[in-house]
Amino acid sequence: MFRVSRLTDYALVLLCRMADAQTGAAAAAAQSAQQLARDVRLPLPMVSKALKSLNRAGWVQSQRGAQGGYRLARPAQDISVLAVVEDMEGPLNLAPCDGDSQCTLHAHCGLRGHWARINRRVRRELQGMTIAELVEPPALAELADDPLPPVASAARGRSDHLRISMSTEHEH
Amino acid sequence: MFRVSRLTDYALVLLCRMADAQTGAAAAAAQSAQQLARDVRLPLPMVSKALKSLNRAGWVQSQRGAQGGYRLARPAQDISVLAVVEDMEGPLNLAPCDGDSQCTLHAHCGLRGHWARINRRVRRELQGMTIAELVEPPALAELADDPLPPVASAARGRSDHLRISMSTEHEH
DNA sequence: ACAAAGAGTACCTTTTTGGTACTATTTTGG
DNA sequence: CCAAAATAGTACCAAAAAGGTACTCTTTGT
Repeated sequence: MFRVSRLTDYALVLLCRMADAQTGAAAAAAQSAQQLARDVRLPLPMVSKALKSLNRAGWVQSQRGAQGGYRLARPAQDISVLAVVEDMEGPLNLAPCDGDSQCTLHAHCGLRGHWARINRRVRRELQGMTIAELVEPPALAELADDPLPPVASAARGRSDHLRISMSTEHEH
Repeated sequence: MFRVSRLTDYALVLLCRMADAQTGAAAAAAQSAQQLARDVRLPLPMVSKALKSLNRAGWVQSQRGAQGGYRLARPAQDISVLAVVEDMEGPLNLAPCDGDSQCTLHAHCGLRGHWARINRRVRRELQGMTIAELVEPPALAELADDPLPPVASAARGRSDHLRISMSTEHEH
């Protein structure tokens, strides 16, 4: 199944944590990677990796030395989930092929342009979601919005992994 | 990057091929895996795997023995991309965690309910796309629809893998 | 009976992922 | 000016997943 990598998830979690901390009183205080790792209970090396990437991409500012650490480089509502995901994993693409070599199949299959369409839609969804939204408790309306009608499965006998899971939880 | 697996892609390609072949004259003729593999230029064992899964899920019918093979079990417009993807890979979930164990983080991060929202949107997109649509040459309107405004990157220095690729091609 | 098909299972190899370790560099505080 | 605290960079390793192959069994039409 196509999933976001753990490191990407860590990055999002960290951004949420930083946004949460900085809406408080000490908005300018940098938070060390060590402290953040403790806060979110993740291994420090992973946290460092994620923060380094976020720094390179420009979403957080880093300060070295004693009393150093990281702080958000811009307001949380200006950081989209899409931006973080693409910074961490490269350009979003659901198709199993790259896009810049030649496809020996696109003469046979009709999938050529359609993956692009799917990608655009997914990208738009992720772009419309910001860190600021994530730290807010989700509105009830959003949690319940557009309930998908149950997928009509054609399976007759063994409907093993065909259960209609909504994949609602978020775990680590 | 979260991508659909190759086998899933193969399944889609094969369904397209079968749909294409069956819109022709011999609608009832079963196509052997070997022939299909030749048609789409994919390794036979992989093709067999994909077709077996599709059969179990009920999207194609199989017939053993001489003159046997596979045929679509239902009209192409009744087979959604979502259904195929979830049959091949399990329930769609972009979050890096499963959903049925306990998340030690959901107290800290605000991502708990939001992945579910994202998943629903993506699922809806894929559900609204059928094999029948895929075999039709993509409408120009669809290829060009909702062009996403260039993602504003915060990166200043090295914007390595931050290029705004649309991931348009489909290759093998 | 035989040959042509699918069904099932097991295995292997490569790539990706998740994670750790170590070293270098920068900066502040005493 | 030195030591401590922090980030930056690189290299490495192990586990898991993906991609692919091989082989055997069962079914079925001629």
